[in-house]
This record gives sequence, C-alpha cells and structure tokens, in this order.
Amino acid sequence: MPELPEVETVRSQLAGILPGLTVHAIEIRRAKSFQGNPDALVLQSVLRVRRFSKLLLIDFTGHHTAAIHLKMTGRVIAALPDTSYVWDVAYAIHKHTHVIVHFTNGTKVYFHDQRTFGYIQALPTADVTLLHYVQTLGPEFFRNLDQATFVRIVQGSTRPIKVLLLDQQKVAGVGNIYANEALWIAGISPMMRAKDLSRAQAALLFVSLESVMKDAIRCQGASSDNFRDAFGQKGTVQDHFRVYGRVKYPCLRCGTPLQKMMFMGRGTYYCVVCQR
DNA sequence: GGGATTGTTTAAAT
DNA sequence: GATTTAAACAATCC
Repeated sequence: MPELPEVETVRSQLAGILPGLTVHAIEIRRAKSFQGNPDALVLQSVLRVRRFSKLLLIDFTGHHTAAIHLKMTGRVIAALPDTSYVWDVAYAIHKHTHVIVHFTNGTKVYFHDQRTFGYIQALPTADVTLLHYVQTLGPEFFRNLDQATFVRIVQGSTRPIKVLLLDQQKVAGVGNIYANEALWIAGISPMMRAKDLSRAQAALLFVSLESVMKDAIRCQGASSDNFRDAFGQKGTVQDHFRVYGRVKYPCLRCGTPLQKMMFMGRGTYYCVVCQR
C-alpha cells in the first residue's frame, strides 16, 4: 500500500513528535521484523526523521539510524504518553505488532505488519546510502527528478509505460495506485510502449504524477485497505480515486465503464476510451 | 477453495 | 543486455 505519499505522511507526522525523545527499550516480538542490533539505538535520542522514496529513516544520536520499509502492509503507529487511545491498547496486544519502541517519556512506537514483508533495520547512519535499496533507487519525485529527466527516461524504454513507472530503479516513488491514477489523468494507456509516448504525453504524465501524489500527501495517503498514518488514522485519497478499484463504475470523463485487468502481474484499472 | 492485495528481490526464461 | 515471468516473503479478505 504505502507509496511515496503514504510514507511521507508518516514521516512528517513522526518528525513532529519524535525528535528529542530517547529510546528506553526496544521490544522485538517477531525476530524477522527487526534486522541489525537493537542495542545500538537504546539510550539514543532521535535527531530527525527522513525518507528516501518509500524508505523511512529515523536518525539517532550515536550515529545510528532505524531504516523502516513498510512494503505492502506495514504501519508505524505512535502513541503519545498520557493518552489512552483505543488503538493504543489494541496495537499493544495485537498479534501483528512485531516491534515496539519504548521511549523514556512514555511515548511508544508500534511497528505493525500483517503480511510481514516490511522490516526495521538498525544500522550506522553512514551506511544508509550503501543499502542496496538506496543504491539502486532511480531519481525520485519531488527530490531529484525533473520533467526533462523523466521524459528522457520514458523515451529510452521499450517497456509498457506502467511497468516503467513501477520500476523503482528507473523512477522512484510511484506505486500501483498512483500509476493507475496518473495514467488515467494523462489519458495514456497503461500498455503503451514508453518510447511511443510523445514528448508532450510524457510531460503531461510527469505533471499528472506529481499532481496526484501531491494531493495524496495533502490527504494523508490512501487507505483503501490497510494503510494507517502515524496516529492510526485513515487517509482520504481513496474517496477521490478516479480509477483504482472502480472497475465497472463509469469513467468520470466519458462515462464508459472502467475496466480491470491483470497486467504484468499487477491490478490495472483504466478507461478503454480515454486511455488509448 | 481460488484468487486477489498498495512492494521488492531474485532467478529463470525469452 | 533488456525484458518478461514467476516465485518468494505471508495473511487476510471476498
């Protein structure tokens, strides 16, 4: 679920509450969900919360960092001290809560992951850029990817445009939801060969991707299924989906019933009329 | 029971 | 080398 906008939502929320807090203990309930040495973070304080594409990074004193990838169903939920949210207790005892970070002031951060593809990794801050995921990341939306570069990348690939968008090594940050949405906005078929897009189409697609992801950040992410923000709340992007999950509903532009197909192993929603 | 699910990596096939 | 496909990670939902 979590694509760039969802991870950014969590990042900005954590950035508002974690800096300055000191780790008291790290409770690991499922060993495979935590990689590296948790002791490297204990008694260390949060310096800042960063993000590389979909990878969340919490930097600590002591030159160590917690790198968190949510993959399909990961959640990072923060429970502030002296509050008794219903979901606080629920997460504390939930069977899919795999790691709990206890801070000295009573704040707790739950790492919850139903499908367990996600992970937290403790590593030296200097080694973050050496991570395979970071090393192979292509230029990233809102960070170091401009329109001209995007157009050049698109025109250099013979693969279907939707496949290219989902390849994090080519362009970083887009996932299946926002690929579907932006292609509809730009009126481009997901199956079209990337290099067959005109310069104008590629430019329009870039603008559409940035627009749809910027809106998504404003709406705190898409919670069509599993995603929750750092305070356990749903985002609202799913209320404004143009195509994702809307199979058989009328296209908002032309009224034609939207179609769904499996394309390169991913659910693909589109309008056969608007997206030639 | 079968098939699908927002991500990524790896291996094998083409 | 580029690309495609499948499988793997595993749980849940419809």
